[in-house]
Amino acid sequence: MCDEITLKDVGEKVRIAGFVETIRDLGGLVFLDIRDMYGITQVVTSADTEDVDFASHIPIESTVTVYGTVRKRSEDTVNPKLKTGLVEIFIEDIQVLGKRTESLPFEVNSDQDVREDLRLQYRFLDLRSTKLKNNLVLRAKVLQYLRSQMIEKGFLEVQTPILTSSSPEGARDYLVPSRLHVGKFYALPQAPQQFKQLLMVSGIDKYFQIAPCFRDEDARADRAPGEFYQLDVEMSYATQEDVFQAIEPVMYNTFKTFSNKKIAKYPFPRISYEDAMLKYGTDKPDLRNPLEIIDLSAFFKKCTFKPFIDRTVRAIKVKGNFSKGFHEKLLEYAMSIGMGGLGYLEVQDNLSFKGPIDKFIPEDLKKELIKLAELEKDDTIFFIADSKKRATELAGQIRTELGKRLNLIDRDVFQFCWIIDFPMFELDEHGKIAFSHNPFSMPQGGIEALQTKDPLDILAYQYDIICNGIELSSGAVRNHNIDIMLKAFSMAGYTEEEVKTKFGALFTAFQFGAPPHAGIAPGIDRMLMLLTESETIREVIAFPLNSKAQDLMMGAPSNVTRAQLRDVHIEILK
RNA sequence: GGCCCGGUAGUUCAGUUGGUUUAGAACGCUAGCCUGUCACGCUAGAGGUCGACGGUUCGAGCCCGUUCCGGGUCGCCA
Repeated sequence: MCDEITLKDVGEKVRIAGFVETIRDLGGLVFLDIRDMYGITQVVTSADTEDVDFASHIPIESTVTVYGTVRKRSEDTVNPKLKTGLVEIFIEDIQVLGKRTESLPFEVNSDQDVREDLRLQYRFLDLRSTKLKNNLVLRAKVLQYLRSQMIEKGFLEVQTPILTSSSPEGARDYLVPSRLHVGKFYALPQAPQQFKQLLMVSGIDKYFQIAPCFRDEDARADRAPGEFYQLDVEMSYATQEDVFQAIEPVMYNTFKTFSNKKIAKYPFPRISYEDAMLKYGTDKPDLRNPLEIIDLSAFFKKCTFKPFIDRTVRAIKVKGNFSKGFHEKLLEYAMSIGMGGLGYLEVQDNLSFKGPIDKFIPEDLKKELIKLAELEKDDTIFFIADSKKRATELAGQIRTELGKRLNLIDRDVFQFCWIIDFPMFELDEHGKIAFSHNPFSMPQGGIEALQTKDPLDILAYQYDIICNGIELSSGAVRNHNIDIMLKAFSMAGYTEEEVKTKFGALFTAFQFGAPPHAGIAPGIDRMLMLLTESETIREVIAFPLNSKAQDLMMGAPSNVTRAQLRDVHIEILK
């Protein structure tokens, strides 16, 4: 193998095989770098004209095998960048095993950025690069490590079906037509959610699976289209705290083992959904960004600035004053996300203000503002005013943008946190009560809460784990009690009949003595994305679909024959 | 589906308020020279429907319209 040859092999006859990475033809002799899975070894021809001519005309990226003698390099020719840089192989025989006959669509293993769709079309070439190959190696190691940790903790790996039934909640399903049953369809699982809950009813107690999940939704930089993998976990008789105790060390150990970055806080801080929305304007905050949002709605009720009165006003305090250009750029960004403007104040020497909305704040209230926002000399404070929902979200975006522009993000750290106490219900676009997340979560306070509280005030035992602003997982204590389930569903407008038909298996199973249970399902691709500092999730997947859910290399999705369609009773219209 | 950015050589990009017969650079490719390179070097060469269609103009890579394709983002999505 190309990384194994060392000084101890000097004088030995060896045979290696690999890809030709580069050829350096010096006229009288030729150097070739041979690359395989494990490393690079330099081989060198004799001065024989025939050898030189043959070697210098091998198309790079062809596969070759080389037989020859290992030689020690002289002092002045060692290459400290190569693991095998102290030696080289003197070629006695070189054969081309697989000649490259097509021209390369891009340079393999080069630092140059290449259009991603081209790279995906020739993924087999792209995977030859050190970076992607290392990502695959790391992925294999992480998978093995996760598995061994779960087994050590007493979890049992169970494989659940890929061909299953369509589930009406959540994402769009990938459907598979049935041949034996006319007009019926299987669906690929969006997650093994119902199966893992059924396993709890089966008494499996502690389940895990490196589970493939399929969703027919649009891609994002951190969201693989089509399919992705989760470390799917479920535990019987477990509380929210038990799940945290089980999973937190797994995440910590994995990130500790496979990265040199610091992990900011352990155990991971816990932030309620409400706090997160207020302080960070999102339920997946990047805590590497030190900025926090404060609410000044009450204060601005007392001021004369029309656009702020009777609105939700959020503010972000930043150290330092900034140039006009900076404010203009930031305003440009604010407009681009749909804001009408971006007010700010700069704190002056004598703790007076300078800035576009200074004149709207009565003198006698300025002291109060300074106290409220804990302002000091040279601070700048930005204001975001809108409806509560919009102000919250916009403030979150401004916070992120400020963090980016002011370079406040520490890149050498993983900042984990739990987001807890998600609301059980929210209002949908028609103003109706709807489940805000997973309908199978247990409401905090149980049936009593459902019966007595304002639905919008009811919290769920629903939690997310976030790292550097990326949602790694959500999970929940499940609702295993039929009465509570029916009540919750009825509040969201479902009849008992609908629950029975849509979630029949679970509904039935829960009538046979279900243990209380809870679980979580961290996304493995996202973990790897963080560990490898990849720009997109596609960098850590061997053969990812592109953002339109196509495989340009294999040509998927593709047409199928009429006969195949007839088998599954499908006719393509139009 | 909405919004933003982009499409010029095999690849990555530059291209001035619209103006010089022949649209440039780097890397890659081809040929030649070179015995210690490792981002080898040097010389020469090939390589372009400037995404497509239409318009404005004496003149369009550049301006306008339409459309196709790609990326990001919101919608959507644990």
